[in-house]
Amino acid sequence: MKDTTAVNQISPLDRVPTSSLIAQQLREAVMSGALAQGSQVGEAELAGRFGVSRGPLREAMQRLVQEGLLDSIPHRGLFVVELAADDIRDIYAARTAIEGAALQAIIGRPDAAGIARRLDKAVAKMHTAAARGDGPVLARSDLAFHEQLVAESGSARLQRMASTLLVETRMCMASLTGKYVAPADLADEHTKITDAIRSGDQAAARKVMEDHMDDAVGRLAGPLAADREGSGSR
Amino acid sequence: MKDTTAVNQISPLDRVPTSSLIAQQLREAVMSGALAQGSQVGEAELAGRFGVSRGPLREAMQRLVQEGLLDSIPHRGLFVVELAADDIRDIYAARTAIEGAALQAIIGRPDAAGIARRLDKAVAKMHTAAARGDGPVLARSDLAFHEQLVAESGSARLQRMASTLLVETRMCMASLTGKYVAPADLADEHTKITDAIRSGDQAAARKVMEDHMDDAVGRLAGPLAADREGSGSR
DNA sequence: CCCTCCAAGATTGTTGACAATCCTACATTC
DNA sequence: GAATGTAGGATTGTCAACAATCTTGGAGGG
Repeated sequence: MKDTTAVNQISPLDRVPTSSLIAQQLREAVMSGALAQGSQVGEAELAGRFGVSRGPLREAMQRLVQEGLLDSIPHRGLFVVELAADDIRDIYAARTAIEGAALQAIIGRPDAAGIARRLDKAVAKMHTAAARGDGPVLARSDLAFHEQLVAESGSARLQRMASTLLVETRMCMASLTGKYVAPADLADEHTKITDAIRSGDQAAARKVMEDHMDDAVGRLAGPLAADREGSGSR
Repeated sequence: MKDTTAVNQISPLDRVPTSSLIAQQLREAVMSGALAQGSQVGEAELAGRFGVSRGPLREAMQRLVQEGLLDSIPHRGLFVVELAADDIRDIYAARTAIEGAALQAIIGRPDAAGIARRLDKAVAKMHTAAARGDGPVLARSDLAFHEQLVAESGSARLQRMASTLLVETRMCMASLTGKYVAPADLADEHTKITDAIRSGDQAAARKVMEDHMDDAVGRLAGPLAADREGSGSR
């Protein structure tokens, strides 16, 4: 039950620094494809759009560089990373490691059943989106599920790492708009994961996660390779 | 065989931006304990020591914030993170995920035997350090082994994540100088890992890694909890 | 004695200007 | 005509000054 008395709702108010706000917006721009892969991210223009000077903007960009979302070439500028087929495989290898570990941690918890139930709600959202034939929302709910999965593990570090990997995942999807469509049974695939939590079988759960990721790689790597081949990336 | 003719050694020269250089030095300062956990990292003073203005320094610091090595409190400053016993467990849970995945990737390689041999060399360095009773070098070789292990996996993303986790690992050890001593059989423990690569047994390898990490947590978490209790941080 | 208020000093946040580097396009030379 | 050299414009890298915020110390009042 929540405490609703005003005085006890006081929490260490988190004023977010400007550079964090900018970094978050940049992250979303990269994620959605608003900033195309391989394109240069001009400082002056972006600073103007955000209504700040180049200082805070550069600080924000350095954070994305550290995440591996931007590439820095000295005295030339920052560029959105280009994700090739090898990167897709790498991203999913890393995701398998992170999310597999999160899954195992959850299974080890006494309240694993409750976590599975909360994750089921996320799956339900995927179902409704799939029923409406709403591709974008389906893709977003997909990532939301995985984000919540890692969050439920309670590991701040796994969460931070997963966050970046999910941005890259969405980047790939965005770059394949039109070519990539989420499969109809995507939601059911996720039920296998929540079922694995309920089963409590660590080895089986790991296998489920590996298969889930392998499927996704298969869906993405093929179209991406074909896409990159057709048009030089600029 | 390498090509040693001068003209063919030409490679896209990588001039490193100032902020990267500063970030690397800061990382080492945090890692070695030169910047104590919980201590504030003053901009003006550091900028003076580096001989640069606050601009590039702030950019470098933002990168460490993104890595989770520094904590940002708006309008107050940046502080070196404080690692509690829970963090140790989290760090090693994440390391188990990352390095376990790297281990599995290596086992899947056709040249796994060659990789095992290269890693044996790293273990040999640990042996000589242990024989000399050189604790600091032994600890550094330990981390070098794990860094190389992940590097051999060939995954840029696992490597990036492991890099940060290893810095945090060394931070813990540095904060326990005097209380923490590397055990005599530490080198042999690592031979188990290279043996696991040669065995080719994925499940067994994972188990070896999990045990290895569990041991390390046991060695660190206890002393750290006792240490933090004795003297209030900061 | 304790609490509140206020001012001084110090630190962080932001900005605009200056210096260095790079790319493009045109002129020059062989 | 191809290669080399050279301004011009644009972009990034760096800096020092200004504004905003926080902390610290002491004065004043209850």
